Amino acid sequence: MLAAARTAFAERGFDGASIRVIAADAGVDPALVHHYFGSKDKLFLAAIEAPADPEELLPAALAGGRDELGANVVRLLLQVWDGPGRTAGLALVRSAVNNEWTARLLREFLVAKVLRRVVGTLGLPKAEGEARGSLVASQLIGVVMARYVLRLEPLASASPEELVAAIGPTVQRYLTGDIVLPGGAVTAL
Amino acid sequence: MLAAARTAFAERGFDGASIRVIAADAGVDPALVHHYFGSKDKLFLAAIEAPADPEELLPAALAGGRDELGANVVRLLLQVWDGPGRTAGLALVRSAVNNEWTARLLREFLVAKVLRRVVGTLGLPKAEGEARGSLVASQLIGVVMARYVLRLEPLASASPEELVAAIGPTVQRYLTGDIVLPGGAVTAL
DNA sequence: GTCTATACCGAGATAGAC
DNA sequence: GTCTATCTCGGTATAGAC
Repeated sequence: MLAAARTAFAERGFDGASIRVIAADAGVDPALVHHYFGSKDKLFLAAIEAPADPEELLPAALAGGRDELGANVVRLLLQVWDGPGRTAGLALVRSAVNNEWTARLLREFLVAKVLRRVVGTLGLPKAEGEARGSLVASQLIGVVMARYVLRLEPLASASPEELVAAIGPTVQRYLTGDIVLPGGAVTAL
Repeated sequence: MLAAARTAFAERGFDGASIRVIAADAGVDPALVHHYFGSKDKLFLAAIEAPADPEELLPAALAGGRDELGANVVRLLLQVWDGPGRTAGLALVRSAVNNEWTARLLREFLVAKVLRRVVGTLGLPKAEGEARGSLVASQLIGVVMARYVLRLEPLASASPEELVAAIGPTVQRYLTGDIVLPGGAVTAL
C-alpha cells in the first residue's frame, strides 16, 4: 500500500495523485487509507520518509579524499536515483514544484540532510558553506530534472560514470574551487 | 485576462490553476474564458506562447566571442527570469513537472529554440552538440529550480552578476571544454 | 456577445453498518 | 477492523436566457 502511494506520488505529484487510485492500485478500499494514515498529508510523509535514506550512504561518499568529493557526490546521486530510491525522489520533486509545504520539505531535506553534511566535511564558515552548497544543489537538481523528469537526451540515457566524469568536476569546483560566491567575494581554499 | 492566466499558471502550474480563479482574477465570467479560448489547453498555450520570446534576445547573447558564450548564456537566462519573462517561464516549468504534454512543450522549446541555437554557433557535429547542449540544460534548469522554484538561499537572493561569475564557467566548460560527453568519448575542441 | 445556471465528474473526508 | 454509502467541495465544460 505504501508502495502504491509512492508510485502514484512519483508519477503524478502530491496534488495529482488521488487516494482513490492509490487504494485501487493496492487493492484496498479508499476509506482504509484514511483509517490507517488519517490524511493525505500523513500518507505522503509515510511514503517518502521511509525509503529516503541517504544518511546511510552519505558517509561512504564522503569518505574519499577532498579532491574526489565532487565525483563521489554525483555518483551517489545517480546510485540513489537509478536504484529504488527514484520513486521517492520523484515523488518529492514532482510534489515540491506545485505545493508550498512539500517544497518546504524538499528544501529542508536538501539543506539539512545533504548539503550540510557534504559541505560540513570541508570545514567551511557557515556563509561560505551555504553559498557553495546552493551552487552544488543547483547542478544536482538540474541533473535530476534533465535526466529523470524531462528525460532530455542524451543525458537521460547516459551511463552513470559518463555523467560522473562530465558533471563531477563542476560539483568539485563549486565545493573547493576558487570561485565568486553568491552573496560574497572571491574565496580561495 | 491573459495576464491573470499567466500568473495563475506560474504560481500553481497547469493542473493546479483553475479557470475559475483565473476568471475571478480577471474580473470576468469563467464561461467567457471557454468562449474565447475553447479549452484550458489552448488558454495555456496562448498564455505562454506570447511572451516567451528569447528568439529576439538570443542573437545578442550569441554575438560575443566563443569564450564569453557561457557567461552570456547565464546572463541572458537571468535577464529573462528576473524580468517580466519569469511568469511565463515559471508557468512552463511548474506545469512541465506534473503534466506529460506540457513537459513535451518545455523539452521541445529548450531543444529547438534555445540549445540548438547556442550550440549551433559552435559548429559542432550533431551528436556532440546534443551532448553538450543537454549538459548546459542541466545546469540552467538547476539554476531556475534552485533560484525561482525552491528559492534556495543564498542563490535565490544573489545578484545576477555574481551568478554569472559563479556559473558561467560551468556552462562554458560544457560548451567548449575538454570533457567526457554523455554517450561519447573525450572530445577536445 | 455576455453571463446565469447547471450538468457532470472526481477529489478528500466521514458516519455508521457489519 | 473493514467497507458501503454519502457529504461537501471544486474542477471543466456547456446550454440557453438576455
